[in-house]
Amino acid sequence: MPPDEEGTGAPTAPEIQRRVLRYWEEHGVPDRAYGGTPDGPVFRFTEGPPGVNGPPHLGHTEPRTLKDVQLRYRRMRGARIVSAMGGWDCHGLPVELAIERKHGLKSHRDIESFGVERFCDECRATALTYADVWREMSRRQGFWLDYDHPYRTMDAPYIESVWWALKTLFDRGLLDKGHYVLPYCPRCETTLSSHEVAQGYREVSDPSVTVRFPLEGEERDLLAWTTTPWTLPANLLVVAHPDLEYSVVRTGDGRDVVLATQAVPRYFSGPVEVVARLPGADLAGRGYVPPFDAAGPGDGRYRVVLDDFVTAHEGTGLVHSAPSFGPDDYRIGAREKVGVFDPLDGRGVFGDAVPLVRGKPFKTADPILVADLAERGRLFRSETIRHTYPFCWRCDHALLYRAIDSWFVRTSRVTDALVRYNRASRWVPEYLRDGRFGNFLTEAKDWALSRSRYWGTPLPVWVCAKGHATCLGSFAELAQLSGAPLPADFDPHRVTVDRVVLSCPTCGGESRREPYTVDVWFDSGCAPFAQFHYPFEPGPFDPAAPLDFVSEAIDQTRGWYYTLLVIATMVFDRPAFRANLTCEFLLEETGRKMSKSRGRVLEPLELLDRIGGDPIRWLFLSQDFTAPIRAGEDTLEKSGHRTLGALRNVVAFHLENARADRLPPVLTAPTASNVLDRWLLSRLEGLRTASTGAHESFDPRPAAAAVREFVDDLSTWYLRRSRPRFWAAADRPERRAAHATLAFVLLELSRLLAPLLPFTAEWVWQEVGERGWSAADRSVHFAGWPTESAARDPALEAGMRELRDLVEVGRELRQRAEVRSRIPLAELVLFGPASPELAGLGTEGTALLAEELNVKRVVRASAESAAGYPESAWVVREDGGRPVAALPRRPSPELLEEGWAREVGRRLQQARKELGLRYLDPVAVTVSAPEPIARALRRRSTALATDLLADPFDVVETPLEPGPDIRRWDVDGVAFSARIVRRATGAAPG
RNA sequence: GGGCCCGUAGCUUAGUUUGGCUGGAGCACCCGGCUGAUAACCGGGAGGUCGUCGGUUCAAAUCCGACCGGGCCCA
Repeated sequence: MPPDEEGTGAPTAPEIQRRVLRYWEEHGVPDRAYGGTPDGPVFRFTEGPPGVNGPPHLGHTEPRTLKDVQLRYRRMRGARIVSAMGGWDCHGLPVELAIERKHGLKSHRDIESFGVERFCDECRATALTYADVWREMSRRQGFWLDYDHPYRTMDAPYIESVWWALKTLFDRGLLDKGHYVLPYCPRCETTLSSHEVAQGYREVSDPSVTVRFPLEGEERDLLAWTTTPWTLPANLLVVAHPDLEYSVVRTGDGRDVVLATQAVPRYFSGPVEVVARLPGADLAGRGYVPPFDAAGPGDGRYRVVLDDFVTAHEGTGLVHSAPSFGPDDYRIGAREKVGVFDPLDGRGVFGDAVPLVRGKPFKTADPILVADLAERGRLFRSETIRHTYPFCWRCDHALLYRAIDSWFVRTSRVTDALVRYNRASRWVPEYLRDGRFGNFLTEAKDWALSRSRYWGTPLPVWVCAKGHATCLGSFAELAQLSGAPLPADFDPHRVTVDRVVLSCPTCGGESRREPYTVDVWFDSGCAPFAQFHYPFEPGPFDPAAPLDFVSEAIDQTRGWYYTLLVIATMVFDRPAFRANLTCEFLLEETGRKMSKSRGRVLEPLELLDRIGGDPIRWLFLSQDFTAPIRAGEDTLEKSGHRTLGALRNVVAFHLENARADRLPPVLTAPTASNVLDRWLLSRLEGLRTASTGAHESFDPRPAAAAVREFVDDLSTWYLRRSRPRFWAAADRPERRAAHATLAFVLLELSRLLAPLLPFTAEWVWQEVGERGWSAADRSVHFAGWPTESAARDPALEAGMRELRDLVEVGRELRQRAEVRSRIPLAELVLFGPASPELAGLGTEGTALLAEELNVKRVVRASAESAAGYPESAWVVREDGGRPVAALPRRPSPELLEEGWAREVGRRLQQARKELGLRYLDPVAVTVSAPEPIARALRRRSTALATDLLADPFDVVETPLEPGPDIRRWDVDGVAFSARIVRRATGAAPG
């Protein structure tokens, strides 16, 4: 620190950060760091690629902190990181939606008349809009990944690797086409995967209608309940449970109704006339008149069938079934061979089959259909209910479930392997593995992979008129089968690829591409190998090796973690990763999820600048990130005050101290003899062990906790008690020892901090080390992880703990005796023999205790009783009836006088500080005090004059002339005053 | 509707696996002390229906059940 900044204290976290960033960037430190040691042991990692057509929020810094901690640790252990590439997820609906909004496009037809090629071009141009903001956020939080060479899921080589994976699945019979009921967004005109659906459930009001289904040739109506009247035109069956009991209830209007006995109270209050009771099985096969004559006749339609999925917990215990619009309906329809009838077009609009609502979107048809039923006497009851219903997570349009063609990854065929390979992974926190994630695996449904969209990896499947499907696994195959070479700048997106017509390898006929793109989650699941263009180019990807480590937030249990595992299992037949570290979400102060759509957002760039990357990293590391963390401005600003602030001040103290006397850096462990030095070195070794263990087990929490305790001990005990040694002359051995210990410990500490707090650690390393800020390879991040810092001495640590407990006891006694600490007392009495650990601290330990408590000596007394220590003269601390320690109630006159001198001296020092005087500014002092104090001051005037740099130092008993340079004090009822005048500078100090 | 996690002082939380001393700490607050590194530190104080109810037990924050509330996941 330059001399003119002497005494200004420690720099703030943002100041340190700016200094460190400047050093890193001037010397190209991160560029050299990313990949780790080129010939070191391989540590496999892949960054889960974020979509960056929108800005990040502060929550995104949480898992990135966790990733960075582990990667920094591995680099310091000499690992080669495969790979440290940043990555961007480029495809998918979020990007498409931005373009649709920009041009007011509302449907597939709109996009196609706009031009698919132009549409994709705009998507490509938009996909990385916020990449620079994400990069800047990474820079400011000290998140080291190589963003100069990121992988991008829209690049041709990446897509070719994805094709290779799809082809591998296809060849193994794990990728094929099916017709199933899937969630479908009529606005986006595509199917969605179940995890996308899960993001969009909302509470809404819907019609709740109970409809009469007249039984053929009977004066009875079946009652069936639905919240989706728009599915009634597609009704083909009514389903009953074979074992439920049904009642025929007389209604008085001439037509009896049939419903589950359990459901009767829901529909009738008071006594009802039950005409008959029968099991559901008896209803099987009876024909009924459908509510609308839309589907037309067909074998087996409009009759009652049986299935176990029916319950009587809600509705009537009879279920109206439209096989095109529900998974169970579809299954039953297929079993009963009644076919599928879907009156809606791709946008969810009714066609000619239902004239009543022709041209109406499905939801708006509800009231029209219900009114018509009522008019025809088919409506038994009509109400409105609140329930949850799925909406499109991106465009907010109501979804529907419908039977539709789709390509599937047959994950359900490899459930056992998924479970087995998941069990081979370590999860932090552990319970996620077999809990949330494991449960999901055992129920794994086939993965609906295809999307009827435009901006994505095109499904590389071509089908000929005879239905022969050909899956391509490379661009070379495409060129070969199409009979034409590909252009040098071939871009494998829609239009380009759609234009290619192949000749079917089976029959030679014309083969056209299936007009789908692939779920973006398949793209990102391929990242571990597609980032290297595997298997088309040589690279470090090893098909047999799982990743060593991944880390993301909790939402990825159903997202990226899942697709990584599916692809690792199906393509490479191995686990996806060895270890996984998962954090919960960062919540707003109110406990709600961070979201741009709701009110005020904590803006990450601004916060990282104003508060600093390290304090924000510390917020995540010092709390339990496996639970949701709530953060507001306040929390953020306070984060790191305690530990980081204390540490910065210890370093500032050290620097001031070392530089004042030009003491050298200390690079190797000093041989310590002083008990405090030995203790601190032992604590340092404890910290090193704890940190190493934590990082090796992929959980940084214990490392952060150990750092907090260590810094606390360093600041509030080691430094506090070592201060007299630091103030000794520069050539004194005790000063040298204290300096050597603190210098070494800080340097070593900075290496242990480097993974957690990269900026602070760098600052400490550069400032305390030997050649500050000088070259790229001088960064703490290249300094390696310490192997052994010093010798561990558990007995010494235990003894010191005991001693510090005794300090607390002593303070309590002083408080009770009402004798302030500055006034020395004759002795501290400890009862009973010292424990071996405490005794092990020897006379140094006793001296520490005496100095800290300002007593002249520490003596031991028999543990039996405090009989010799009457209450009139002693305060005694007892524990469980046995005496522990005792202190005299009053000081002797001599001690009192000594205390007063110290009191006055301290006040004068305080005054110097308040007057803005520097350490070496000489002053002239006149003190006025009443007799006993004046005498005490005169006796010690030489020492006081030296301490205060005062010449002359006069003591008078007469009052001082009033004036602006007079200070007055009143301590315990005794008044004294002083005049302190700064002398002309240039005079020799001391 | 089902699953997972959670509920302890105004706030942040330890303790719950394996029941056992007076439920421990930090921030904030009040009183006092200490301080020429510190946004600190030290002593004392005040602040707790350990979400609610019931059960098991000599003994429950801890184990069991039900319920209430929050978050996430699934439907």
